[in-house]
Amino acid sequence: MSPRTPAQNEEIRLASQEKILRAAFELIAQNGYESTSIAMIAKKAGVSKGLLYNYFDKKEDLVRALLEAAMREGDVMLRELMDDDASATLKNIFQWFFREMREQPHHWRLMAELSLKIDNLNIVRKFALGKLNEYVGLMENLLTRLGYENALGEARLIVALFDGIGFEALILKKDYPLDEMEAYLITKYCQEK
Amino acid sequence: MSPRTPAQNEEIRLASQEKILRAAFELIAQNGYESTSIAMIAKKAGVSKGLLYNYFDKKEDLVRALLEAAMREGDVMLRELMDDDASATLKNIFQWFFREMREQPHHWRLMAELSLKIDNLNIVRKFALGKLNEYVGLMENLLTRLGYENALGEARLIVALFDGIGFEALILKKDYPLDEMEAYLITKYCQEK
Amino acid sequence: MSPRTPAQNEEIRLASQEKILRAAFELIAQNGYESTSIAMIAKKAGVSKGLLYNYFDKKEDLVRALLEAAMREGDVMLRELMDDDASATLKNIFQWFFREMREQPHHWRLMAELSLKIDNLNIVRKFALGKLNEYVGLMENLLTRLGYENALGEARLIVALFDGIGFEALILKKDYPLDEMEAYLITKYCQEK
Amino acid sequence: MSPRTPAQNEEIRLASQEKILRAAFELIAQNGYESTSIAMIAKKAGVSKGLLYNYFDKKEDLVRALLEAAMREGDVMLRELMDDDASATLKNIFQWFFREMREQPHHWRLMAELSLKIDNLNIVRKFALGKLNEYVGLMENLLTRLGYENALGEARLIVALFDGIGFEALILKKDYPLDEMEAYLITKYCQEK
DNA sequence: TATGAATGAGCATTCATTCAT
DNA sequence: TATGAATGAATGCTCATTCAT
Repeated sequence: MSPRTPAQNEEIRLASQEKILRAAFELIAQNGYESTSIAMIAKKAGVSKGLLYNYFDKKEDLVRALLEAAMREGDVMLRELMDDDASATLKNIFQWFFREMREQPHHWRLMAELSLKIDNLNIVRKFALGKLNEYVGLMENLLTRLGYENALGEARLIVALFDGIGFEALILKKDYPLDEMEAYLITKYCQEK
Repeated sequence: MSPRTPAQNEEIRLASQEKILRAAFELIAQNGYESTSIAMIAKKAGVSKGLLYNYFDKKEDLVRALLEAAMREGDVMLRELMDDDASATLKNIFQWFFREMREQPHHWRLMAELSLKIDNLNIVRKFALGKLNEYVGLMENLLTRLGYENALGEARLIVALFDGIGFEALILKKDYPLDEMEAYLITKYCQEK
Repeated sequence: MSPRTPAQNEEIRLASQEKILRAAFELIAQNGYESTSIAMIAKKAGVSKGLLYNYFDKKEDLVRALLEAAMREGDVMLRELMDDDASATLKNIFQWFFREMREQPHHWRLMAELSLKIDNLNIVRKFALGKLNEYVGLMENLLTRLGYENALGEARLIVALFDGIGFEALILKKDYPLDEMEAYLITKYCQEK
Repeated sequence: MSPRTPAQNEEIRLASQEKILRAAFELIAQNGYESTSIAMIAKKAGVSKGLLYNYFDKKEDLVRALLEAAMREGDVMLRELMDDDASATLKNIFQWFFREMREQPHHWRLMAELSLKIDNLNIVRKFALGKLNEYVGLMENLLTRLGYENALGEARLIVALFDGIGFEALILKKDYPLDEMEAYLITKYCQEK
């Protein structure tokens, strides 16, 4: 009889958003942004198309929310990989990256897909620029502590390497030699001396 | 008035296809696959939509032809960069790559866009796999001659680096430090005493 | 906590309806019927969409209530303009009409908009017919007292004139010569020797 | 085998546009702009929704074309009503107007409907302003020749009268005394000694 | 070989209306 | 009485594709 309390509503809202975001993530990661229709997302989420627009004003907003969530997760991960020892941290990062490539190739697919849409989806650009600089900075710090002369150059190289490997693995899938690359990189960067 | 000879017809066919492919290339490279309509391509090519469907059964087929042509061009380029001196060849390749990134960023955009798009099509995967192996092989040969111990690993690394730099430069555009990267890579790989 | 008395409930009901009608009036007068959503009305009225449907079963019902209220207001106005002197009354009416056109053009917009909208609904037609006859009758009475021969014809003419001026002023807004028209009509109808 | 000639295509195009415009006119005149969907128009015209967009880029463009056609027709009519004798011309105009109101009430409905949309459909405004001034000018000329002192004022009055009668007749339909109004106006304006 | 009129499924988005609470 | 989450049909519009000529 009496209306739902604000707290109850908030809970319901969060649950619905969660369902929608999860469905959107999987579909966009699998098929790309343009090939994923609002109808598909709603269907997979088990809600009506209309409800989706209760939470996200435009299709683009869905992507923004997706990106934000993905980046937040990435940050948490990265922080957990930190170690007092620079070499150990670097190794953790390499291992984490290759594990991700194996277990969650979707994540990378989403990022790549959206990145290409930058010209059309303006939100994406800001995210990408900030994140890239953040990763390069972090890597530079590690390499400096490891005694690299041109730590910035090598940091940029490694970050680009991640992107390149991600891209190639995305396309070649099982044909890409993830194991060999991982071993080679760890040997090269973490076994100094 | 008089019927065309088979030879003339063939010539016409090739010319039409050429026009269509060039138009498609420019439009897709600039705006992406989904944002480029068949109508736009036909208009830019100066042919009718109907004619376009005479040569390519589906929009996807056009894309496949585009990819093949682009990769063929890449081969021709690569062969021209060869030099008896391994170090000089490597430098040529680096310089060519960075020049391309500066002058024809669209090319890379097209390759990335299309690769993601038809990543399900096995033809593309096999194509990409072959190309990647070819590039890695070539690079491995160069690095072996330059005395690298694990030439294969380093070759894979460099090829992935190309992809990664291409990807990042595509996103960051003017914000990406192409010059610094080029200098750093040449110093690192081509100045070995 | 304690249950509301029936009288209190009735009071609350009336207050809510009043809020809703006022909000609907302003929004529809400004933006038109189709461009005004139930959500907008509920928001402006400070009530929930659900409550709105407690009082009005359909959007159309809201409109009907609006029309009735507007016409009731018109009646009250008209009565206040009456004067023992027919010429003075006529002048009052002209002046009131032009003042309304200047200060509340939205009112007219609403009436015109809604009249066209539900022109199929017989209720509205009967309503409008009654009103028109009432106005014509009143005007005929005035003109008879002023000595017009065909008072009925001239009364119909003047009432149609009001509608026509209202319509044109609605469209031309600042471009419509309200002042000249007012002066001309008063001179023509109220300065008779 | 050989493609259609440009002339053939033009003919086909004109026929299709004609069908679409006719359907749009009838539906919009009957139900109003917002209540007439593109789908309804296409269905009534017997063409696909897609084809409609081959000829009109937006729904608004359809209205523009409709207005233009209606106004062109109106102009032709008016010119035919002209007579060397001002009084005869005026009578012709009155008679034509009332005949139209009886036989083609849709025309008026369309104009009224669209006029109210002026704020949203910008095209309409220009048309309305120009046309109104044109009609007032024409009427002023006639009345001047008939010896009216304030011909401009009376011209404005008559034009507004047309609009007012049109509006009221639109709503009251058969209940509006078109015959009496016609007789009264002709007596009043055209029987001057 | 070549044209472009025509199709229709599909898309993002809106909104009146319902209903569990 | 009151809420707002949820629905789903409808809308304007796009576009790959077909086909008569």
